[in-house]
Amino acid sequence: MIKIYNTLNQKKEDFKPTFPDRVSMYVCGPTTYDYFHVGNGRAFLFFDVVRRFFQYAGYKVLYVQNITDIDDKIIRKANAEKVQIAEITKKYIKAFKEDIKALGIKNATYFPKATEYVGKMIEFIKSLEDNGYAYHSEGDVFFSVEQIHDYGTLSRKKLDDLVAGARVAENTAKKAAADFVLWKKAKQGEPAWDSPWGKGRPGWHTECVVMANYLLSKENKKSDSATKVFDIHAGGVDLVFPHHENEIAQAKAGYNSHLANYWMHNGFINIEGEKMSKSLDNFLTIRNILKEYDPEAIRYFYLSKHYRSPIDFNEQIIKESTTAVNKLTRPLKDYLQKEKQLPVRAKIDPQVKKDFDTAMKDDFNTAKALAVLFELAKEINISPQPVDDKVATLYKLGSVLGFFSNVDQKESQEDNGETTQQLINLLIEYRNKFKREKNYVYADMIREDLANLGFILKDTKDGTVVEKT
RNA sequence: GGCGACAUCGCCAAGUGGUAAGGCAAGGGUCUGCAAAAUCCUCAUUCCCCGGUUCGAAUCCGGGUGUCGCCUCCA
Repeated sequence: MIKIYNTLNQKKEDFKPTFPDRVSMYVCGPTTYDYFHVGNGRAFLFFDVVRRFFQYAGYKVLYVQNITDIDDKIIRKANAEKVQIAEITKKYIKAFKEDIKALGIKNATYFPKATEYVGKMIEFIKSLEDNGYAYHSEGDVFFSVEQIHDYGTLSRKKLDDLVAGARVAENTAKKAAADFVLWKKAKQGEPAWDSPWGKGRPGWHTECVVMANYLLSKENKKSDSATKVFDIHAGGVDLVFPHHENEIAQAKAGYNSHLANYWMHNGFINIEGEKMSKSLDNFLTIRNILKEYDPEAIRYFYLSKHYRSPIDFNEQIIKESTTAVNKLTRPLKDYLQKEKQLPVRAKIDPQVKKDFDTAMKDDFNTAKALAVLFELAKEINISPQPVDDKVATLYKLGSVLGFFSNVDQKESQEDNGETTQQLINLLIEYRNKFKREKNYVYADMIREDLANLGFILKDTKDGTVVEKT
């Protein structure tokens, strides 16, 4: 039984999907006004690992990740650059997809864009208004939080405290401080859609509710089943309040559903001990980090700590992660070097699988799961042979965590091309001849020149091997 | 002010009642012409402090100290 920490009840619960063989997940995606940063990356990557684990555990997974392509920040950026917002969003949606791919994150089943659902959002907001959950004021439409008697369950907030502690600037159009905007009146020069309340655009909290509901009913038709809730709704902790709280309020009002049965939230990432923020100018984008570090090192960094804990990102830790992940990959590369292909038909070691599964089933304890893999790697190193089963197990379980995407049959030597490989072998032969003659000047010259071309020669007990950088 | 989280080796980090996983770094070997890489071995009688419960506590309870997050757009 998989256990998941559910923010809704603040405890670990047994995971029971609505349908026995399927899991539906909705993960909050990017607002496309910039390259996404390490913090976003953690959420995107971690929940992808959750999805992979479900698939490995035998579930069919519906994975939805929204793309917010209309929003204040996007408008601001478009104005600053004097371009259409579509130009901004198009650019960063493309970048988003490139970057998740580079990180080894699989595509979602659906990537709904907010702008494609404005009509449905208007219908939804209208229905909220008709049923007394929302009110219209000077072109804006607000959700009346008081109408939801248990508002604040997710974030453990009491309405009274919210109002009392409100640091928000007084908005005179609102009836109550905690009310939130469903529809924003358009200002001069802003992109706008026609609506019953005049020109404007939807508020941020509405898109997920409407898109989740629509895509779920679409899936229901496909599979001839019916449910109003996703199994899992996920995102960063900062989304708990107000974003997810407000989504739940709307879903309760509009669909009589709490949107998802399990709410999962990942912890924050700090940079060198400080919160990432524009003012500190310490926003690190994944795109920039990838210029310098291996994507699997970043993956290791994310997965080396439990997802709900905060992590500190710094140069030292990412370098250590590079070494660590290399240690995990080494046995596979060595095996490939000798056998040319991974033992795909070998058996999975049942005890190791059990340990790995136990760790992952306990609220996705990836740090512990990694420890299981390290121990396995050591066993492979110590074992005189044969190690086929252990190598196959390492590969299989590591892949569940998203590792080893570059380690497969194609990665072995012949990938260089037959002729290239023959030429390199020839040079190795010459170098060995020079070595035997103790002509180290020439021997080292060959090694250095090949290294400059990206082929690292390593003298091992079994002879000289080549590795591409 | 309200709500919440966390404190385990030099660093990162598992462990929620049964006697301290794992990674990095470090030290010592192996291999090598030298490198590089790799690999093996060693590395916390102790878990922020003080009390308590218990046969038994890093784990539970009370108090203290410290760090951090949310309450505002934010993964």
